[in-house]
Amino acid sequence: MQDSADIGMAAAVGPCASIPADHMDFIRQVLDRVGDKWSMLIIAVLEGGPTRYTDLQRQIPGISQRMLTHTLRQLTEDGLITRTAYAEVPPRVEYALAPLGGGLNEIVKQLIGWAADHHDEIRANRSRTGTAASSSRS
Amino acid sequence: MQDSADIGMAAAVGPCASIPADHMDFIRQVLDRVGDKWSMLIIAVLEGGPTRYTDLQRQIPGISQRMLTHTLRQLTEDGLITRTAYAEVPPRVEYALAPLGGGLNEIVKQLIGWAADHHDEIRANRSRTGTAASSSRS
DNA sequence: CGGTATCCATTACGATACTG
DNA sequence: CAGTATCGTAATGGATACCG
Repeated sequence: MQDSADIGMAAAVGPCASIPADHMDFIRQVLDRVGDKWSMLIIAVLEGGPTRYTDLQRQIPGISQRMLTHTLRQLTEDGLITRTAYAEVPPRVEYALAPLGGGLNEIVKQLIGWAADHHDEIRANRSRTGTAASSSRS
Repeated sequence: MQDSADIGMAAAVGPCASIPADHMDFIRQVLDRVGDKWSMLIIAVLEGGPTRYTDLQRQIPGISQRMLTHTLRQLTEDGLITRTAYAEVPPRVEYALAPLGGGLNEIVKQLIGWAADHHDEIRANRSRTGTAASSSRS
């Protein structure tokens, strides 16, 4: 670290590296949809095949009907998943991954894999710094 | 609530895929940290090399000091990024990707690539369904 | 420069109750 | 079964002002 301290130039390392600013917008769009509390979880569960409403609710502990319905609708509107209602009694509705969501699922799987691989490491760091877990929504 | 009468075996999915439920917890932990409004963006920017506070602020349009500081601290506490303060005048602080964050960055890059690739498709779907409730923040 | 502190609006989310 | 409606709370996130 004996490098000369040319503060001005040093910071300008990103001639083209960083994000093109015009990308910022839709990156945020996608992150906003996918990065919410439940979307990725739903997508991950849907990987197991078409699933119906109540099964989703059972497989995702802690989700409320409100959020399940809401997130499901968002994902459907974005074309990430499909909704199929069978006009029978009792009513049956199945949700499945659309092709678009299937592609995203690959990435979600990796993220989940990463999470599984490093969550204890993160927790260790978090407790070392004495982080008050601010993400405690009960 | 016992589902004595199974309406259809077909719905009894879970071939093998769905999430092991014990994973659910830390998946949410990670998603909660990474899935917020700015974390991934910061990580993505940091890929371009060590960056200091004000540069981060300039490269991420729309972020407020409050959120930049807050998110930076969260990421630092989780060990995803490092913070280096140089005791000189004027004060200089540089943030950089930690090894842990570097691994995550690979996934973030893929997510950004996916977003770049499909955002117009998503937008098309979204308008087709007449989605009103969009993320109109900021 | 690199933050912190305070105030404030919006919103996400959960609980509960009700419907087709 | 698969939602919808309404409410209250808590978290998110921005603006502004101040500090080391």
